[in-house]
Amino acid sequence: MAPNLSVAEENYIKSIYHLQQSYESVNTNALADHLKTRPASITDMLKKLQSKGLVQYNPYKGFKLSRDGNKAALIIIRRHRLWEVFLVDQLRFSWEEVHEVAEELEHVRSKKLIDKLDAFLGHPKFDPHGDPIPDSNGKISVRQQLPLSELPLNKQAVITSVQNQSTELLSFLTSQHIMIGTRLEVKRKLPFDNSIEIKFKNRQSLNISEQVANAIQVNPL
Amino acid sequence: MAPNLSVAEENYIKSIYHLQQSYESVNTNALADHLKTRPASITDMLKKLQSKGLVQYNPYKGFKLSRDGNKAALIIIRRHRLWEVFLVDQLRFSWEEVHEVAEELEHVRSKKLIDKLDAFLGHPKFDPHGDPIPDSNGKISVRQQLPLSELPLNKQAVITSVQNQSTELLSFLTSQHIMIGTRLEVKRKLPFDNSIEIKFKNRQSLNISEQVANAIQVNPL
DNA sequence: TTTATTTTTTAGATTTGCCTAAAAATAAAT
DNA sequence: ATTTATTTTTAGGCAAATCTAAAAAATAAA
Repeated sequence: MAPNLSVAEENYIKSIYHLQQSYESVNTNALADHLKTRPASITDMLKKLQSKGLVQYNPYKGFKLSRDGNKAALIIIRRHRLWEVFLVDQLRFSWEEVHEVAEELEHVRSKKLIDKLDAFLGHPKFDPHGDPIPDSNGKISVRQQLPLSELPLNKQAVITSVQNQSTELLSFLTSQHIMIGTRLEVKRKLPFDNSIEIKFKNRQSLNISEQVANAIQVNPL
Repeated sequence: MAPNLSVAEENYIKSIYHLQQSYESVNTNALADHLKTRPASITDMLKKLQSKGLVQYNPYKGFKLSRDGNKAALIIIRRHRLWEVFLVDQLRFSWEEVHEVAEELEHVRSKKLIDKLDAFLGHPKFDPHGDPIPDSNGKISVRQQLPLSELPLNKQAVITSVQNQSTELLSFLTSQHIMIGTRLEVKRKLPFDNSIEIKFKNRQSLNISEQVANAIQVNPL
């Protein structure tokens, strides 16, 4: 029943899943962009995924994951995020280094391995970037969170995740001692560039661009 | 300088390495057999490995790993055996289950990952089957060992490794409480089938076939 | 509502790794 | 030393996943 997917197929499924978080239905160019490949390749692969029942594909219209496709995506994401926890918590990688290694580890297909890893790590609910880890049934804990850019002034909050996975952003944040669990509040919003001024306990305040404020997700206290 | 090898190339290199342990120079059919593929495929791939400078290949004569090929093989074997230690010591896999999972994990290419894993595991020198783990420079500890079939009568010895990787053999041994570190001596050799009778401390003795006795390596005390 | 632009798909090639069947080289047997 | 058998290589093809260039469809603009 669980079809054995190639690495390429897994990557397509995973990308479609991620794009669906923001767009509901995904189009060819966006996926080509995300996978750093060409639109023609997308069309080819989508026909295959369609025939395997993993996506609903309307030529020229767009596509979304089927129920099975969604299930498959959650398995891959579970693997990825559990490996990230392992790399950071056990092997002492820093959080900005783990993504590309986890990209490879996520394709090792052994349910037993992942379930044992999960137990070994103490069934973590969130990965080092604060993203939720699907359990072995594909259930994901949701957590009330909003982008830092939308946090009301002077409201205490905790950073719960960072959306953008680029090494540049993550090491900038690390250099500023900004990480998952950091407490902060917004002191000012500057309308001309939408940048914001944030303040940590016992630390001087810091100005952050709109883009960065959008990538940081917080949980108001 | 360190060429990026495909999974297929890595598997060829690794198989040639293993076959070279017993035969010095390897021939096409033996490798085809070992890799469960066809001789024609071997010829194809060997031309490629030759052109990458990883093997010395004499058409119709046989082939062996070059210095670079040997280096590459040791890296792959290091990965494989470290993952086996992780699976058994940390994730509590039994030693007969780990081989096929490690076959996949060994192809994750990140030097940093492996060196950190090595440190995390406490720089183990041997894997759960007793095989030596190359260090990050490719050095392997050697250990005086001989097949159980060649151990003299009534000489105490410790099991140091088990050569045959088949699940059947490994679970048979496990069921008889025979594992790395087990002490034993040979009580009788039966000439008509070359089976041997072995004796453990405080346990009744056991008869073992020639094939099994060949797969078990021991270190005489 | 035509025309222009953008998006998507088709057509045809390429690379990697494998295959079968046939030919060539080597080794073994008479 | 021939013939026979075995081993290895070549020749030609196939499937997966990619690509470029061109055609077709959908969308936006004039």
